[in-house]
Amino acid sequence: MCALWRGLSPMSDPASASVQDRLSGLLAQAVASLLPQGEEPPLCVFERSRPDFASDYQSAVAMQLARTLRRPPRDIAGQLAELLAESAGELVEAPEVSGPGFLGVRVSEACLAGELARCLGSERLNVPQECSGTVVIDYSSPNVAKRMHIGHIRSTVIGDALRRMGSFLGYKVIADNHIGDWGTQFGQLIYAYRNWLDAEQFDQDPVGELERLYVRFHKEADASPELHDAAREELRKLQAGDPDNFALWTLFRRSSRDAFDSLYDRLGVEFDVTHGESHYKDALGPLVEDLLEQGIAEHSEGAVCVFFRDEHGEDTMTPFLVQKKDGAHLYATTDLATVQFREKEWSPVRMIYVTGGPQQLHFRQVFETSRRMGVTTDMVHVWFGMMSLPEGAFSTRKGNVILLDELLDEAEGRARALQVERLEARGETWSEDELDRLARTLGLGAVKYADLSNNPQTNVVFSFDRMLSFEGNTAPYLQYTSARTNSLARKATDKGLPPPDGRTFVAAHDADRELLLHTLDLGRRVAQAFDEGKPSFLATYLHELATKYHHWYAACPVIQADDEALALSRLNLNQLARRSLVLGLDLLGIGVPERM
RNA sequence: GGAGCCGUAGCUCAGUUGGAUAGAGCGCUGGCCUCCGAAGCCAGAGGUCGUGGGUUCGAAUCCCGCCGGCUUCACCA
Repeated sequence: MCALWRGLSPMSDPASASVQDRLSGLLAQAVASLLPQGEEPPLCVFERSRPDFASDYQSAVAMQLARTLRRPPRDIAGQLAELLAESAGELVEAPEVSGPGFLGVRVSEACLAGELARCLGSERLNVPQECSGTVVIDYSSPNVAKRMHIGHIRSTVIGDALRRMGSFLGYKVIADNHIGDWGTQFGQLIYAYRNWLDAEQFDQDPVGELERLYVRFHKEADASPELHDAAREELRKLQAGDPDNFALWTLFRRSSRDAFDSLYDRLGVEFDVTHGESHYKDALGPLVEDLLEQGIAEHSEGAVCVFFRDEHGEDTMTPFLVQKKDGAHLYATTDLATVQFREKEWSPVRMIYVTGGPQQLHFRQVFETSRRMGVTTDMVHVWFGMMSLPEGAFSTRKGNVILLDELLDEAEGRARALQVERLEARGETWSEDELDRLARTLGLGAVKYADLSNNPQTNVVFSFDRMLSFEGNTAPYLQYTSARTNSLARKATDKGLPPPDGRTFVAAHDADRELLLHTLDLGRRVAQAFDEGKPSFLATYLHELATKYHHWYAACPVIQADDEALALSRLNLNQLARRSLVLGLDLLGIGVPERM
């Protein structure tokens, strides 16, 4: 995998590399010249300095070299400063040494102007597109015949953001919705459908009715356990290819897919393929035989199992069951067959699974078993804590769920009410149509951002207020910021200022420099967010950007700027901030309104 | 009991190759709309980074012990 955020990649064309990467490269050359032949240099990078230091970028490399060179770090830093003054003279003002041996540089105004021009001149704001290879991302993966509730949102939203970031960085991404469309519950559903169907209900809301049948089955089976035998028989017939049962299964699957699709549509979430578990049903038997033949799995207590043992024969991990005593296959078997299929079909460089934390053991087992099967692909489990209600865990069977549609309705309702209130205060009126569109953008953004802005691997108790906040570090705050940039640009045009020229930059105020420098970091942060499987890194970046924008806005007059060059520079910065926000939010799957 | 994850401000959480004075949001105190949009900005209070050791020039970050919480431990997915 390429890790652009760690610095200059070997493929980079130095001319298109960021200042930060170019400076790091020059630093590496300087360091190499100080080291004796054959000595391995430490990683030489410049990082952003804290905002209250005079330098823009700093490096701690001199301190790391002190031991090998047996010299005081400040001496080394001083020498590096001289070398950099030579090699990087056009990029930076005189490098300086501070503290225990930090080497700091301040980027020259000419160089900053060049960076601004390169950024604004690039459709993709200079975010590198150097990654290649296929990445498979497995997310959302709801079960057929159940309505999607808020427990599904995290996987869906995080996975979709990873899909967007990955393809923007240049990967060929295959988003695979691994829906639960095969297994025990279908015997139960078929039995329940034949006995208790409310045809009218099914017509109106097929998935709701299927869910009701599923719940009823479990309630009835509690009283009459023999129902499980009847359901098993239906399942057996289905798996043996019985045409009637197969037709019912197809019906359940189709109606669920339709319901999922309309919800994904509402969410703005996409997939490239939806190979459910059923896609692998014929591969399971041969797979188990394969595992046995290769000695990866063995018979144990009538079942087939993969063991993980150390050299003393002690278990290092819980055994992994791939076939039950009765010959039936499991989630584990399907997941291994899925890995095999994806390898053969797509030869990916990485497979990413986005699921809840309780499945950590399962995926460690899947990954380890896959490795024994010869799979060398990088496999990553991106996990998150589970959501629950104040009264306990969600349970479809008990009926205590909050549906995703309800959450979105509530979000849009709140956004709309807030907007109406604000419009009244401003004495404006909007068309119903525009209000609706805004409510959708803000409501959906708030919901998504709540799950993207932090990565709590601890569990969360759901509350509407928690999830639908519109103040502080939220999507509406970022959307508001973007609307504000539009407003400023409109106002400038109205006042007869020239449009941004895409190249003028005047470092009149620290806030001018700070805003520009921050936007230059977008590419690195996107790459890092994708690589670590943490969209929250990008969300944090965007929140910093919005905060810096507001700070700049308060400190730096644009329309009333002292001269035309400065006004132009600030209109450029305004545009850069807007485009960065819009792009970053889009990579998270969040849209922006023109005004709000 | 084994394994995994977590413990940071009153609350919810950021903090990733170990770097200077640990950050944000909510809440709290005070200020800012005749001035480019107050879903905003500025200032302030609030911290033994669970705890004890270790490694290091330097530790919230790495290693070990302990305390507390969550998850999981073969025939569900």
